[in-house]
Amino acid sequence: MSPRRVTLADVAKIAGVSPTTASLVLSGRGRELRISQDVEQRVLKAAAELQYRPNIVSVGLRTGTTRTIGFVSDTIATSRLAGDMIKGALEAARERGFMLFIGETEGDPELERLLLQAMHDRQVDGLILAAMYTRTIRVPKVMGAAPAVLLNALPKQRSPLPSVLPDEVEAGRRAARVLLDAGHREGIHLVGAGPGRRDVPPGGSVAAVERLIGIREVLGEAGVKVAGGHVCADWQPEYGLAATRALLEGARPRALICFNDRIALGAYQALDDFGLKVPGDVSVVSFDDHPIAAWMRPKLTTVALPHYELGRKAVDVLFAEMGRDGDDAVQEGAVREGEVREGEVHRVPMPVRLRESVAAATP
Amino acid sequence: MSPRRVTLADVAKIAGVSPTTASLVLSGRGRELRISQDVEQRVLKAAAELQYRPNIVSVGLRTGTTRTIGFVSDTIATSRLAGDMIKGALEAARERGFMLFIGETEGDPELERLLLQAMHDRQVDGLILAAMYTRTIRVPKVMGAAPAVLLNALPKQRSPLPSVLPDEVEAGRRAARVLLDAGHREGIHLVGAGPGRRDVPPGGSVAAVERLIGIREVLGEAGVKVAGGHVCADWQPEYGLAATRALLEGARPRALICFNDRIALGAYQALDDFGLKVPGDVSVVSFDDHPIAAWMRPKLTTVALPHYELGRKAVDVLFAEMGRDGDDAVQEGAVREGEVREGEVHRVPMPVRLRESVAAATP
DNA sequence: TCGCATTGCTAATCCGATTTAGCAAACCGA
DNA sequence: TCGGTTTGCTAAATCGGATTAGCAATGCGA
Repeated sequence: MSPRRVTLADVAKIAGVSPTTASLVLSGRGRELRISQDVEQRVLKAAAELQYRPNIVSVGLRTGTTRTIGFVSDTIATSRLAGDMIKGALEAARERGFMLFIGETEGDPELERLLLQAMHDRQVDGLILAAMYTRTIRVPKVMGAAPAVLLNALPKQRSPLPSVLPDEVEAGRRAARVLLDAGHREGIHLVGAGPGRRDVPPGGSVAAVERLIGIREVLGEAGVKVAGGHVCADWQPEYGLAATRALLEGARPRALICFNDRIALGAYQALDDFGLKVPGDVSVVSFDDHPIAAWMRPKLTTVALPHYELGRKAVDVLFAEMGRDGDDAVQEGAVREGEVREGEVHRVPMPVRLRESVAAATP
Repeated sequence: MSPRRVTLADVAKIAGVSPTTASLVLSGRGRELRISQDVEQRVLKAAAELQYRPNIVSVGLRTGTTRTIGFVSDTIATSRLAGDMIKGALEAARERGFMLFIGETEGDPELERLLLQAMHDRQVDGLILAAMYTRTIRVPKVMGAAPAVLLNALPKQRSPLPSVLPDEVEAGRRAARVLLDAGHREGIHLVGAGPGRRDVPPGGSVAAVERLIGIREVLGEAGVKVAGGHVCADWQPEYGLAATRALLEGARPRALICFNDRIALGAYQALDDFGLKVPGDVSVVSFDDHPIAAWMRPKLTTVALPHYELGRKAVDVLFAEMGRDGDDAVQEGAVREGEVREGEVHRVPMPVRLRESVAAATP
């Protein structure tokens, strides 16, 4: 059926040279090893004629490099978030001639181990371990066999792995600035977390903690006092609805900072129930840029999770990591024996999507 | 840094046997080739102690099989549709110990060729070529080097490749039956396509044509006449809104069959504008089960695209295809010389998601 | 004309498994 | 006791390249 692959030996035979010579020419080392122009041309011509393509499996066996990266995430099907992350990683990898193995653990550590094993068995050159929602994860021991990067996750224990994360603190600052820029200084309520530094949902949500820090920092510096805050146990629309209802029974907010778009969806409904218009009566700013944000009426102004960029960045960092492999930790200098090097943390900016849910404050 | 991989040779040495024997035992062929119990146990024990894992790259070189399949789609980041498809494929593959290479062409034929090449270079055992929206595609020549399956796509030219598609005709029937079962026989309007068999949007949407066939078939058999139909050039909310508005200016529908959920979203808005309640005044049934469907109020009853199942099925079909490789087309009997075998078309059922947008007809 | 570089290419080995061919020892019947 | 089986294992080839070591031919100075 399929006509046997063209091999280097075929090219060599057609060109009338040894496989060694053909290999040398095709790997570009012909010049430095003084292969004559004539021979070089013959090999190149033969390779082109036969449409020769090196067998990466073979190269992988010999050189140990398969031009392949493993991408393991806890889940990829939930919303399109993961899709964008993978897309970013895919493109960045492809630009360097690398392919991606995709794996999904569904949060099962055993499955995770199996997947990492399977990838290791296939000699991946590097690994990306990704979480769909920013959180701390336990780094499996299997890692460390190859260069690796944590994506959207921080190591639970001290680990030398670098990580790539959205810049949530700065996102908090930006959300707050959106309101300040529109002139809001009174009646700003937080929905999802706050108002105090410690008022975050249980479960140690990285996003909650960091967004809150950024928000409080900017509002504090501007001398603006947060009018109120409501922690939501779960960041789902129904909780946003309930929290906003409760809020509206005791106050007349002028602006809401919702901690994510699903909460904002619930808040919209509560505002509607109370006959309040967005953004005329109440401005709303939120986080994530969940697909729903652009569907809502009025369209929601939100600080976007840069999934695509996160994926790209992870690959960039991974390549840097792969480059550093030969020159082992020794020359890292400051790192002492037995001390675990701390992985660098890379923050990817979260852009503001200005839409229709914020209006200028009426004095 | 990383302690060199454990190889078969290591296991053999520890067990005190030759690599050949170790290989025989570990591949399960020890029995038939009369390896003694004693030796078998020693090898097994050594392998377990060393945590030996065969290097798949090496096996790939020797046997030509890499336990890997390539999944190439036009885009994966748009909505979570693709995510589910990949998830299904991923799980089905993993169950057989296979991994997936993911690639994305963004509709660029050159990129597609490059990706298929790259996968071929890595000796994938099979390929899945997927489209995000059901359509006909031109099958690149590069295919055919390995067993392959079309997913959510039909070949533009005659091709021996099997394809896996959602059963849209039956979906059309089901949507119509949802309304019939609720007692609707009057005032049923179609939004997106229809009412005539030929009234479909330009671009040759497979879904439009087939859904319409199913709808017309069931309504026709029940002796129910379609009250009206509106083709939408693009199946987006704004088109659904416009079409439904136009409809409402001249008629009082009792039920709407929207050709997808985004159209239904627009229709909801138009109905609201005219002061009509869903489902009290007008029942709505739709297609796709886009994530938005569960967010809409009232929740939308829709016939779901079974992305996850499509992904799984594609892998199943691919494995069947891979199984048939040795026994070439010859014994297919009826296929004559030079005649291209037609690929089988597999239809995956589309389940109805009964939610809140359909009410019993009031006589 | 000899010795030594330099030029230009190739033979041989290796990566880590699978697979084919085959060998030594034990056994068996005549 | 000898030829032929059977038993139980191993040497060697193979997959398709990369890499190391080395070889023949030419050039050049002394």
